[in-house]
Amino acid sequence: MQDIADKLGLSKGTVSLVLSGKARGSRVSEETCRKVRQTAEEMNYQPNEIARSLSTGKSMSIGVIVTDISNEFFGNLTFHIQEQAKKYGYTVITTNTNESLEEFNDAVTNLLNKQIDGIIFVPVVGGEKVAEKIIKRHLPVVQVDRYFPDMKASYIIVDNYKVSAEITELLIKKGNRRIAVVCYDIDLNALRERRQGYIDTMNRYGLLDTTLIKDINYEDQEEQIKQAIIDLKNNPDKVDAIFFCSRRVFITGVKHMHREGIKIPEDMEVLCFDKIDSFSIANIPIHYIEQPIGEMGKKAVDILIEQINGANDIKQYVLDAEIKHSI
Amino acid sequence: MQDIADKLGLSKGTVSLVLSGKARGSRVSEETCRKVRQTAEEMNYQPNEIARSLSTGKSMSIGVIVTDISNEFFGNLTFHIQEQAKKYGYTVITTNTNESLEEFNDAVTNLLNKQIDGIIFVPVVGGEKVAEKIIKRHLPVVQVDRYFPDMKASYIIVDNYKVSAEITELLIKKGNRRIAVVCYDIDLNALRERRQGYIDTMNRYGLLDTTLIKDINYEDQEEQIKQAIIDLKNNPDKVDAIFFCSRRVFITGVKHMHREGIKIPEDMEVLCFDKIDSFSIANIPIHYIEQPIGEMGKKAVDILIEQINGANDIKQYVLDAEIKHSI
DNA sequence: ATGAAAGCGCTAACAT
DNA sequence: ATGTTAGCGCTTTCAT
Repeated sequence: MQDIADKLGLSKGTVSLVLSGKARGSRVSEETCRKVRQTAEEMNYQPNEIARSLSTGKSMSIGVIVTDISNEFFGNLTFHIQEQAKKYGYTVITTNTNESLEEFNDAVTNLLNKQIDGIIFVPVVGGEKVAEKIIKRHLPVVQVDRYFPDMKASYIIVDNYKVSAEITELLIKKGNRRIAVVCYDIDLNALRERRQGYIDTMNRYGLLDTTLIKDINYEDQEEQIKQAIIDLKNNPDKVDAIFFCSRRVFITGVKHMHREGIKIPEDMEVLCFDKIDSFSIANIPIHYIEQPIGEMGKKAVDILIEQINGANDIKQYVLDAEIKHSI
Repeated sequence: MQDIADKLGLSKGTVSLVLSGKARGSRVSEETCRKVRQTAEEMNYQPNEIARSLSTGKSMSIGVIVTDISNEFFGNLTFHIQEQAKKYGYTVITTNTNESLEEFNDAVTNLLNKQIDGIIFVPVVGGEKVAEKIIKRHLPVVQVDRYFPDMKASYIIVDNYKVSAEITELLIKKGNRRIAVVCYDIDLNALRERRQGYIDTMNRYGLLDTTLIKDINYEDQEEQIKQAIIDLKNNPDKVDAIFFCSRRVFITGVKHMHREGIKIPEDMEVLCFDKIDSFSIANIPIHYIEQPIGEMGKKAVDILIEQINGANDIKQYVLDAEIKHSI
C-alpha cells in the first residue's frame, strides 16, 4: 500500500480510502481513484486482511461448531451455512465437538481468540457454562438444531415434538396399532421431544405399551439396536411398525431387521427421523421426516449477520419439518 | 496485556514473553512468571490472535477447499483434516467450490488475503492458473483426491486405475463376463482412470464391448443413468454386472435397477466406487471400493505442516484403496 | 532479569 | 481532495 502511494506521490491514507471502497462521493477525485486502482492492479496488490481486522476490529469470519461434519445432517447444514455466509462476504471456520464438552470448550476459546465476529453452534450436553462465555463477550451467537433452554440467545430449531406426533398419528390412521420407537437415551431436548411426541400420541389413542419403547445407549448402540430389533420381533403381540429417532439408528436398525428376516413393509413398516439421500438403494417404502436443513442454515446466518450489524433482539425460530414417503 | 503489566509494575514485553511461553530457561524469573500467569488468570486475559498474527506473520490457520462438504466423501475428508489440524493447533477455514472454477478462484483469493499458512485443496477442472497463484506466493499447498499433472506441488491421491482394474478382474474371476460401467464423462483424472482401469482389464480378458460403457453427463445425470440402466437391461447379450464409478451414480443407478425390476445379485451384480455408510439398508450384496479417507486427510495435513515448518520437498503419495463386500 | 521501542499493514480521525 | 498521525494488540530486538 505504501508502495502504491510512493509510486503515485500520494499518501497511504488516500490509497487505503480508494482500495477499501470508501472513496464514495466527493472524498477522492475520480482521477486519483483510477490511478490508484490501476497501479494496485499492476503491482498485484493483495490486501492483508489480518492487518485490516486488527485495525477495524472485525475479522469478517464467523465460527461454526457442529457435532461432526462427516455426518450427513451436519455436513448439509454446514454447507448451507457456508454458502449463505459467502453471500455476505464472510468466511467460515468450522470445528467438530464430537459431542464432547471439552472439545466444545476448546472450540469456543479458539474462536473467541481468533476475534471471530459471531458463532453458530450446535449445543453439547452440559455446555451452558461454555456458551455463557460467548454471551458475556457480547458476541453475536445463534444456536442450531438444539438449544439451551435457560440461555437468552437466538436459536433456530425444528419442532421435533410436533412432527413426531404427526408421523405417529399418520401411521395409526393407516391402521397400525403396535408402533415401536427406537431412540437414543441422550439428554438432548431434540431427542427427548421426538420420543415424547410419539409417546403422547400413542397414549392419546390408548395404544401405549412400554415394551414398545427402546432406549439406546449411544456408546453401545450397535449391540443394543440389534437386541431391540430381536426383542420387537419376538414381542408376543406382533409389532406393526418401528419409528427410528435418527438417521444412524435407522440404518443400523434396518440392517438388523434384514438380518432377522423381517419383511418391510409386510411384517413391519419403518419410519425414519431424517432424510437419507440413499434411501432409494433400499427397495422398501420408508416414511421419513425431512428437516428444512437449507432454511435452518440460511436463516442462522441471516440472524447472525443481523446481530453483527447491530440488532439486539434475540430471535427464536421453530420450523416445521415435513413428513414424506420414499418409493 | 498492558493492564497486566501495569498492575504488576512490569513491561508489556515481559508479560508477552511469559504468556506466549517464551520465558524458557533463564529469561524471566520464576517469581515473575508465576505472578503474570496468576494475574492473567484473574483478569481473565484472552490473547488476541489477530494481533499476534499480524506481528508474527503466521495466522495458525489453514484453508481447505473441497467440492462440496455436504457430500459424504468430502465431508469425511474434511472431518479428518480438521481433526488432524486440531492436533497441530491449527484452525481450518473451509470453502466449497461446487466444482466451479470461479468459486475456486474466489476461495483461493480470500484465503490468501486472510494470510492463511497453507492450503489443502481438491482441484477443479481448469483451475491450474488459479493454483499457480498459491505456488507463486510460496505458500505451502497440498492437493487431495485429484491433482494437476503439470503442477509442481504435493498431492495425495488414491490409485484409481489400479483398484478399478482389480475389482473388474475380481468380478471376472468370479465368473462374470458381461460387466458394464457407468461413469461421469467429466474430465478429471480420477474419473478417467477408474474408467480406464475397467476398460484395460476387460480388454485383457477379451471381454470389452463398447455397448457396456455408459458415459453420463453430470448435469443430466438422473435421466441419463435411468436410460443407461434400461439400455443395459435390454442389451441383447445379458449383462452380468454393473460398475458404478462413484457414489451418486451408484445410488441413482441402483434405484433405477429396482424400478426396472432387475434383481440384485441374481440378475446382475453391482459394484460401487466408494463406501456408503448406509449400504446396509439395501438388503443386497455389494462389491465396493473403500478409499483410505482418514489416511488421506491426516497425511495431507502432515505434509502441509511439514512444509509450513520449512520443508521444501514436494511429496506425492498414491495410496491403495481396498476392495470390500457388504453383507 | 526486565524495560523500551519499533513495527506488522491497515484504518480513521483530524488537519490542511 | 489529500496528507498526517495515532493507534489496533502483540512480538521481538536491543538496551540496561
